[in-house]
Amino acid sequence: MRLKVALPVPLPQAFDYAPPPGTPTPVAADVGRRLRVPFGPRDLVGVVVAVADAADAADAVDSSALRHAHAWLDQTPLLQGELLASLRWLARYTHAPLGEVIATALPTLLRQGEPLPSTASWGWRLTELGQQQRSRLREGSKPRQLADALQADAVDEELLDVLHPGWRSAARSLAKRDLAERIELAADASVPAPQPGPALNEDQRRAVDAVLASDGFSPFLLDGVTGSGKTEVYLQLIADCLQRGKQALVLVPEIGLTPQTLGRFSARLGVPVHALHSGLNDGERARTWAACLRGEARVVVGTRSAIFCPLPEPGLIVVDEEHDGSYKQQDGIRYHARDFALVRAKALDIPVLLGSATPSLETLHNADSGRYLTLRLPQRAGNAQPPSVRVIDARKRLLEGGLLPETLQQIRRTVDAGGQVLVFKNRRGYAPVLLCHDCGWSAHCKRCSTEQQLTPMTVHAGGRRLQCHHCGARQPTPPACPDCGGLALQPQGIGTERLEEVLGEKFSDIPIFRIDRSTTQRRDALAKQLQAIGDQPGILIGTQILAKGHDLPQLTLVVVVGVDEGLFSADFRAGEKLAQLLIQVAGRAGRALKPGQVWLQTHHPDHPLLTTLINGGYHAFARQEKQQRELAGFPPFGHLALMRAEAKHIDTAREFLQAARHALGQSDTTLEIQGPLPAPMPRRAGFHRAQLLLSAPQRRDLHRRLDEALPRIPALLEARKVRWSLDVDPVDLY
DNA sequence: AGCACGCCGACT
DNA sequence: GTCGGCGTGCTC
Repeated sequence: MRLKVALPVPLPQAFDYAPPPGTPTPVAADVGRRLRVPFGPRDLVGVVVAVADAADAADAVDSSALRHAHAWLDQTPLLQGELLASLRWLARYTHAPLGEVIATALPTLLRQGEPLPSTASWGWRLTELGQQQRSRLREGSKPRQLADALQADAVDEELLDVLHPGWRSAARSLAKRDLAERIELAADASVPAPQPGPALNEDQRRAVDAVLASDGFSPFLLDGVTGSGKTEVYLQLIADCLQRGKQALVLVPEIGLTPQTLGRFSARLGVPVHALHSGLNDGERARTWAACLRGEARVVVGTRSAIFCPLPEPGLIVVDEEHDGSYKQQDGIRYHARDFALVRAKALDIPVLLGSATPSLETLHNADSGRYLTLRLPQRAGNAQPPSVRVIDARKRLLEGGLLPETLQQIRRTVDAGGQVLVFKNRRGYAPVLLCHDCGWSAHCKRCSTEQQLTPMTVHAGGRRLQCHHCGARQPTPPACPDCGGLALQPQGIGTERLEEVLGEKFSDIPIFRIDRSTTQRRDALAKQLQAIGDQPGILIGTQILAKGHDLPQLTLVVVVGVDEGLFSADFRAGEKLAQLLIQVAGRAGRALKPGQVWLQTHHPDHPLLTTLINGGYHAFARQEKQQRELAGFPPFGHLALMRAEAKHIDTAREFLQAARHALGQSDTTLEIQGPLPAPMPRRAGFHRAQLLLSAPQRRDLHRRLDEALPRIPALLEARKVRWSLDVDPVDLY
């Protein structure tokens, strides 16, 4: 018997090994265990995906070429049952090697061969000596405070972090005198009793009951307007899961996972809530993954990659804000966590709940066709009213910092009445363009521009620096125009930084907070900023990052400026994304008792997207958009795959794609092949880019043709000179 | 991918 | 004479 091992290399096949010397003959129960194996001149960590007889496989290498694995890394399988089966599905669907899919699914430390970490937590307790001498420590000192906290019982380190910030030096001082010691605590420490939640309204009750009544795999769309209390529905269902002894997994968008959210979940459910997000270090991630595998983590709340955690006692998967773009991974294995959640829920035979106020057209299509059951929350929770929306025509009007006089007046009225204002502008930086008024030159990124298409650099730092938002390049603003030597360089347009400057002058008596990627890079920075704002009157200036999640009860006015660029994008999904963004931003206004207003300032007040959205709401827009997609054969009615190629020279990329196109065969009614086309960003970070767009009315035709052609592509002479990738169901066609 | 091998140019 | 450039081929 030999081991079939998936390795983290871009090769489609599993590799055969003899078991490590001195270990027993492989058996089926070894599937899912990790091994360290020799691979050419190096050593790799792989996962056993099958155990086979040499005679089983025709393509197997003969026994003389078989090498021995070095060593087993696990006593029991790390990947087994449903998770391994679902990862196999994902490998087939993304047309990626199973070994690379597994490497993406495992936390870094486990991928590198570290042992599955202990999930016991560490705590501190007083020694006997410490109990005796506690009262002799100086009253009020840090060591005394810590000793007092430990008097009754050992306390978890994570809890100490929360209750006694800076406790570690006190602990060290106590430990040196043998007054306290560090001990391992049982994984399941005591937890506070669950808090009852607010009473559900009728719609929420109906939604909860529908999911509770479901049996086995049942997909639901929870279609609830912003502020309708979707989270309460999740919490009730998770509480039910816990009662039945099952695990619940909740996926949230990248910026939706705040300490407040976790605290609220934890307090309400009465169990520790395990978080999985980009702010964790490798050790924390591996620990949480291990806690899932051992069934100790009962509730897991995480971003995209949390969909890979093992669920030995599965009860429910929730995907909150299912339309959010951050669920799609944009490099490496390009998976969609929401779609994979459906696959896992089906394999696990459990309900899956997709929640959104602005469902993606894909999800609406599945709901309309009866594949998902729709649960509606049409009312805001409590007595909150939907915000009123006003469109302000900015054509031929004089703007101050991009704002109309009446908009400025309305901001003034709102803060004078004690309210908060959100000014939403989807442009970071000071100004989007730097223009020479003498000759027309504009600053552009050298590594992202071609002769045909210049990519402008954004003005930052109050005008002192230029930055490329595509490749990250930075440089100081030139003192004079590089083309004509003129001194008339002027920032054009408005970004959040400049808005902050302008509003700061107009409202010098009011606190102003700018919230975008540049001000929230550090962990918890967003939460801290929101805390600093509190309930005082003030102005928030922000980008997308403010569009979702956070409850700001005092926010009564949302001003939206500069959506006009988004109205005319070439991307077929641009309209959907803009509509979702506008609804989500508008939903920030008036979430508590005070009624909210949305002022939408635009140069295109008659644009059909805006009029439909304002008169009919998101669903009217979605109905129209769906009809257009159907006519064009775009998703969710057609199925796309995008083959991208980049190279130092554009001809290299095009020649490769031409060869790939040839390998894919003729374009016909079952599969249309377009390209090689220039990518919407034809050059990025010094590489020229082109792409091949495949579209098929039937998903199976798309996959069949890819299955036939892809094995031949690495062998193409042209493939060696390019970096290429395949994206099934691309979200962005960039 | 990542590593070794191999064949040509510019150095002490 | 040798160091090192990256094209080519292979990995159970």
